[in-house]
Amino acid sequence: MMTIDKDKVFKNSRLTYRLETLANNAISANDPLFVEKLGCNIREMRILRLIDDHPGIEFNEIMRISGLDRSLVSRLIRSLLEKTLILRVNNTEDARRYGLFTTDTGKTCRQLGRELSDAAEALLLQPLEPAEVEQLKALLGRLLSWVRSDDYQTGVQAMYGSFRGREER
Amino acid sequence: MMTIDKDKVFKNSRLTYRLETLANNAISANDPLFVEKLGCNIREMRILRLIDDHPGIEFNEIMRISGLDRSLVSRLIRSLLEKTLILRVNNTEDARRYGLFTTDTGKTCRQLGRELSDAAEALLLQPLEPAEVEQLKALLGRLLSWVRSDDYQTGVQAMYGSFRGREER
DNA sequence: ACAAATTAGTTTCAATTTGAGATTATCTCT
DNA sequence: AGAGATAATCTCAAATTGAAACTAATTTGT
Repeated sequence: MMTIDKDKVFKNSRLTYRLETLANNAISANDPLFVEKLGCNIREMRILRLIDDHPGIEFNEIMRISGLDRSLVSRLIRSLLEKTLILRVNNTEDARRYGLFTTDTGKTCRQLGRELSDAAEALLLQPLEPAEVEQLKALLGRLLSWVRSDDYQTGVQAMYGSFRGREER
Repeated sequence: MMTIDKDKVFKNSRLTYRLETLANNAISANDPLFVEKLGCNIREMRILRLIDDHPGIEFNEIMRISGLDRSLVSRLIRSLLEKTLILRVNNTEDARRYGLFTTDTGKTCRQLGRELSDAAEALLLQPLEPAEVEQLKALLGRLLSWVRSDDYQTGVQAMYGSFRGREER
């Protein structure tokens, strides 16, 4: 019966794999905590935070910034409205639009969420030195803006072109 | 009409968020490429790689190392078998078990996958210096083994206990 | 002025993904 | 042989998804 060293396998792994695994682990540890303590999941909290930081923000801005799908954003907003964490104020100039604001309950929830996130992040980053945390954040930030850039997309397209499949289809 | 700077919002964001977004972006760029060029998705490729690196590996080991759910691993293996990328050899001592090996097609596929991954990773990491790439890999590696450790789980449990929710339920 | 086209946001629906638990098959122990 | 444990598969119901249809309001073109 062979026993393979998990860490060793991991050491040879791809960066995307590392990122994904780490993200999944961290999130699956935290999300239930948010749901239990605050009644909303991490994604709802992110939208709430966005609204709290940008009072009056509109649907399309939330969509643009969060990068989430239209239907999804719509559902998340509805959910937050149903929980009375946010408030909707129709735009007087264009009745299709509306601005969003956090209610008092929403502000409290957001504040609790912040404390929870702080605790969760502190725990996650416990093994790193402060300087290393900064390094990590900076590196991830650079990669993210690269990945979101047009040049990256062009690169991906070029890759598509340059590979020949296992067999012609 | 307000216009919010996406990058600025991102700079204030949580680490888990950065990780998740980056992972999602990188994966959604690469996965279709794998499917189109090799006929299997990234997760199937990971299992294939595991099998190719550890000929004769058994189901439960794949489950343990990949960290994936039982049903999911079962499905992935079936899928790889159907594509004749792997081969199943029943264990002579225990008929419930079996070992897995890559077929020639599987080896070719894995090799192509490797080239594809290399290209994809090179593109992803283009904005970083080699030394920075190493730093990033090391930092992620340390975090991952922390997140998978019992101590981390204990920490999460402690967090659960120490927070009071918005209201009693 | 008014029909056509566009835009904002919501809702529906069908396809996919998921994982818990039932199931099958085998093995071990007494 | 029977009871219970174990390995892997399969089933099914619930959740998630995003494309497309839809509603409502606005703008454009004639």
